[in-house]
Amino acid sequence: MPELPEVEVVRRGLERWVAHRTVAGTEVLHPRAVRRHLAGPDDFAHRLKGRHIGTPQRRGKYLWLPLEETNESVLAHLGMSGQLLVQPHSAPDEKHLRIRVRFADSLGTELRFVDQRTFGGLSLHDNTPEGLPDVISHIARDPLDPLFDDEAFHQALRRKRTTIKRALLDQSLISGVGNIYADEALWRARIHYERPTAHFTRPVTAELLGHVRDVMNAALAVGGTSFDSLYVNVNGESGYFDRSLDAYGREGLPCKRCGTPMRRRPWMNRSSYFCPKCQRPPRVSS
DNA sequence: CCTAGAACCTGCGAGC
DNA sequence: TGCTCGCAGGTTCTAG
Repeated sequence: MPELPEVEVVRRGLERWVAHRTVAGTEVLHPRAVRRHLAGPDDFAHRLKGRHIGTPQRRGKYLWLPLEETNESVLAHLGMSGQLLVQPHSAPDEKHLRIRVRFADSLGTELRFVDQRTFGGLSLHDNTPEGLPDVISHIARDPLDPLFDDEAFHQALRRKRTTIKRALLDQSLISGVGNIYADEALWRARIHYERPTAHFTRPVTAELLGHVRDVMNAALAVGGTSFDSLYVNVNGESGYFDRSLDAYGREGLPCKRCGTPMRRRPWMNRSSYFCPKCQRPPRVSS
């Protein structure tokens, strides 16, 4: 499932293979893949034609392709199963191919958006003065952004009446963290996922942020995570960071620190993995 | 305003 | 063999 490191790998692939090319034509094969483009599939395709792609950008799990002629960008979100593939024209269509973008050059490749579960999609938006697509102005900077404000994040935690994993997944507080890296960072920090944030101290917040950054950088270093072959990078190569996971998916397996069997708990229509010894639950449980 | 939880989707694997 | 059901989960919307 693409979180920040996987999306960054895709962004780098797009920078290598798609930037500075000119759109010849766009084919929308499933309207849901452009549902965020309110004017519809035909408008999306029409407005992309003839446009020049700039340098791909990313914030959290969102990435976008600035268009060089105007102050607009093609926004992309991979959802849970989305892939952006650069394929030869001759490659057979993927089963879940949703959008195809052809270019006005002789490189012989095209950009494809493939998405089984259709939670992701592409859309075209005006940019804010900061160069951000306007519809994601509510998304916070991510922890690998040099301008991420650690102190502001800490104060937000203190202000909220919520629990730490909810806060880590709140993209308006900190972006790019998903279920997998949240569990990994909390395990490294020895913090239970239901611990209230209101009484976090600066050192605790700082240590947790350090672990979030460490686990993301480690994933980036090996090109992202892949669990079920749904996620592949822009050239279709799977990552392999999953072999390094310490918490996620390890129910019943010994904690890599203390040997206690790891547990899985249903949480928010998904799962939380944790070590019951290293990550003690808060006294007052919701 | 704030927080909790459901809905959106499809494929896969377990269990009957 | 073939069916049902739980599970995967990022984001947005709604309910309280």
